[in-house]
Amino acid sequence: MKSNQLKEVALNQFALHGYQGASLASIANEVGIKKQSIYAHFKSKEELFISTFNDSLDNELQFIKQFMEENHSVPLEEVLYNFLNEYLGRYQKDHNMSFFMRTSFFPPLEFEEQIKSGTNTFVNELESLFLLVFKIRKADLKPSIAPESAMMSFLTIFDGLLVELLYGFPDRLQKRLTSSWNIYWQGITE
Amino acid sequence: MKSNQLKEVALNQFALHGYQGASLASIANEVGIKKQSIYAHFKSKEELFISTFNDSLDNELQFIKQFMEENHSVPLEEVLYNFLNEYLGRYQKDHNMSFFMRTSFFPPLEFEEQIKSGTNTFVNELESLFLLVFKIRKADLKPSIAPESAMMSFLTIFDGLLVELLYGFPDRLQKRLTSSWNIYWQGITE
DNA sequence: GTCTATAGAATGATAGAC
DNA sequence: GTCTATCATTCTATAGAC
Repeated sequence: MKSNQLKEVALNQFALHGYQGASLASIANEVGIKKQSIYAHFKSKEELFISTFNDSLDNELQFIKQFMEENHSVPLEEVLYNFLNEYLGRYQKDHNMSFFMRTSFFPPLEFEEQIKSGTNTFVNELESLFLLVFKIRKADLKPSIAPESAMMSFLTIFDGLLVELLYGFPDRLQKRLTSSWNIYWQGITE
Repeated sequence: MKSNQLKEVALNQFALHGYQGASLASIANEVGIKKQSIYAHFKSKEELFISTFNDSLDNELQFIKQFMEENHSVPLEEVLYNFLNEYLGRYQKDHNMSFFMRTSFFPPLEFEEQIKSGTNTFVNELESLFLLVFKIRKADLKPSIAPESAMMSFLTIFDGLLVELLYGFPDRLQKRLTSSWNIYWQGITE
């Protein structure tokens, strides 16, 4: 379907140039059609953008849910460390994370409410999934560490590594991952 | 000076709408002049943007350097916790952080090299200042925690809190700050 | 240093033929 | 569903009067 192809190309260009920076002409060009033909699939640039964002959100949600299913019975240390590694590893493969972060961090003001709502869906899902992870494995935590606290702290580190990912220095990212993980794990267990 | 006023307004609009999303007409309008008059101060939109970014970088550097001077002889726990609180508190006061983050995280591709270089100056300065903080107070750390590791982990949490700041939910930010700090401190000391 | 006038290109979008 | 033709608007930028 061509509308999927359009959304795929739009995702890339919005990720690279932002909403205002990406033009319909350029998107159409990459797909191999004229910009006017886009209107046979989407009634406006806004609709294309929102539709792309919704797909992107689904994509992110689908990843974390599938990850949780696959790591259902894995020890705490592995679940957490695998998550960081696998999530960060996705960044290179396609532009979905990049687009989602850009849009969530700095939404075009016209769509602020809609985007914030989508971002919240994602963050809430992340929080409740990891809260469950920590609750189930509560025995591994120090008695003084509440599951909610362990979850919040973990997701803060996760976000911090995303920022480092954007800066684009793999060596520094690796150091931050190793150090953060090491200290975090000592903080919640030993 | 009008050019400073222009940069101030440009900073705000670039922070809110991004480089492509902010127009010279809108900036000039907020200053109270015609868009053509901007060219008496800056030879292009690019120059206005770069000049604004350089000011913004100076501003961020100046803050961290001044903070370090003021917290020169403060105990480790206070230096770190104060830094998080004071830095995060700046976000509401003006748009400098917002502009700097937006530009550093997602630079317009035309200026990618220049922006990355500026961002690196900032990150390197942050890293070396905090490395010193930890080295001087090495006695407070567990023997197994290297100062560099403590610094990297701390800055990851810092970045993670910046992301939460962008999402704009103060309650959640507070929970993340408290949990992260608590676990981090246990990880490096107890 | 600010203005008017204007250029030239690009933008998102519509109408209608095929 | 894609095309050509076209529109109205906006954009950055320049020239020249005051």
